[in-house]
Amino acid sequence: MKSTIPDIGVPIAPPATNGGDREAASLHGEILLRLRDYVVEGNIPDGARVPERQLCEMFGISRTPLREALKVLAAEGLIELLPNRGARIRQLSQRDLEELFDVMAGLESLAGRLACEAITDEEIAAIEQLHYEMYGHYLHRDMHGYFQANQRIHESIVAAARNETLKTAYTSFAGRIRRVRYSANFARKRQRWAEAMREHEAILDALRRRAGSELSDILFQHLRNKRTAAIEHLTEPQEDAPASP
Amino acid sequence: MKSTIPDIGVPIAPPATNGGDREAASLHGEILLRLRDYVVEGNIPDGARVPERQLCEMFGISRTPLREALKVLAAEGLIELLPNRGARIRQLSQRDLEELFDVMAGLESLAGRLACEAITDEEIAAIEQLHYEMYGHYLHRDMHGYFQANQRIHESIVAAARNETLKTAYTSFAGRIRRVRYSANFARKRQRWAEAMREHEAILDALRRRAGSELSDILFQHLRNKRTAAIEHLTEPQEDAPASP
DNA sequence: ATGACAAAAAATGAATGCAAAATAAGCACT
DNA sequence: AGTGCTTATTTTGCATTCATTTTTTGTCAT
Repeated sequence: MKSTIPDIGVPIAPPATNGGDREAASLHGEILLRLRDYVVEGNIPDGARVPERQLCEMFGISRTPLREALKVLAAEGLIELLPNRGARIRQLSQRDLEELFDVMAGLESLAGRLACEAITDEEIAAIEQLHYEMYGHYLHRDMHGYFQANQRIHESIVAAARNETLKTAYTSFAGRIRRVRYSANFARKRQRWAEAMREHEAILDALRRRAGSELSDILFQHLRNKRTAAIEHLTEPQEDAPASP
Repeated sequence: MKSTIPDIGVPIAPPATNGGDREAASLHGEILLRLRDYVVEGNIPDGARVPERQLCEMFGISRTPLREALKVLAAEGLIELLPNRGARIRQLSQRDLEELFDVMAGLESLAGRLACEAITDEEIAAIEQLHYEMYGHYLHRDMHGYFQANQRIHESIVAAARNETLKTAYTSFAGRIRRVRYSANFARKRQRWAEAMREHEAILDALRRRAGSELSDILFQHLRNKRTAAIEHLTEPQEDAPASP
């Protein structure tokens, strides 16, 4: 019986650029970074089988370091390792996505709370800057610009929490849902978009007042609403966002 | 130059009991489970070097599956892999601990919020049961019993959140601080102990009312206070808890 | 004795080899 | 032609081997 799950094409990884060589002293370390990026960026279709042999040829290495990297990616939840049957890109069920969104919401909520304890006026000013930039994109119905500014605001809050452990976890979970995250934002209906802007006003306000507990609540609810939009988007066909106001 | 960091003794892992054989189809999988447990349980001193050769002999396997397990444990933050210099039990700085406690606080805070959405009356009743049990241990100054009941209450809340992703993350982070967690509880001064009991009253109350946002706040603050106690314990010598009332 | 240097021993990182399992191919049969 | 079985090929899991790097040990000089 032929599996309906597609296999990947031939060259999956960029040659050997090693973009900004981050922390790759060892071979398995570099492979880990490259393979993780490639998977997170969604270059391999969901559920696709990723045979060791093929990957080895792609990266030009032997199976040992590759297998080590695969084990780590599996532990991170990006791929699945079926006994004696190789690696597959992990396919997230709707429930998985709901859970991931909620955990992300919890982490950002925590980040907001912690940020209020440590954030500087300068950092708040920078976030205000991003906020108004984002508002501009909103007015111009520039989804891409809006999305990027939005992303940077949330990252700034996480950074202001001054907690590397939190940041690492946040990044890891974000990687898992990265594919849908983008489309989730695009899926926003105008109504929801306006709502999101209002929520961001409240976020900024609470942050200015360093109201940790309040900000925590607002952020959770904000992410919760995002989750709802994303799930709806994946379930039913969504209304297209207009290209211009 | 001889390192001051101690090496581990000889036999580190239980023969091959495979307690309740959880998910070990493959050899590296079983090694991963056994080694993780052993490390989490604190059987190897902090910062101790864990040479591959020795571990291989202990488990009676070759280096390949062991190295795969080590990579995963390193990704989980339990050990460190120094390039060309082997594996060590990761030594947590005070800052690391603070960060970990805060992340745990965030996760439990999230768990409380989610639990309020889904928890059944029966589950609440079970937690009440544990609560009174814990109160009994408190009255009898039974630290060990108190600690266990306390642990189970927090686990019950996480379970009631109905989020496997959250639960997995929670368990993983809990593993990292497990050594200190125990002594942190023992380190409680009587004043703090009474305070913790009052906080637990509030937790139960909010849970009964399904007041998610409120419970989220209380849980965060509760864990924050725990963190303070734990850090103090590690910094300065602590007052001993009396053995009997 | 103490310190520096050099050689030996051991440990790590990665590649290769081999047995078992899974997948695919071939073939008879209805 | 389609289905069920047998055989061949591929793939995976683990052990073993090889090349470097690190660590230890031993020797000599100060």
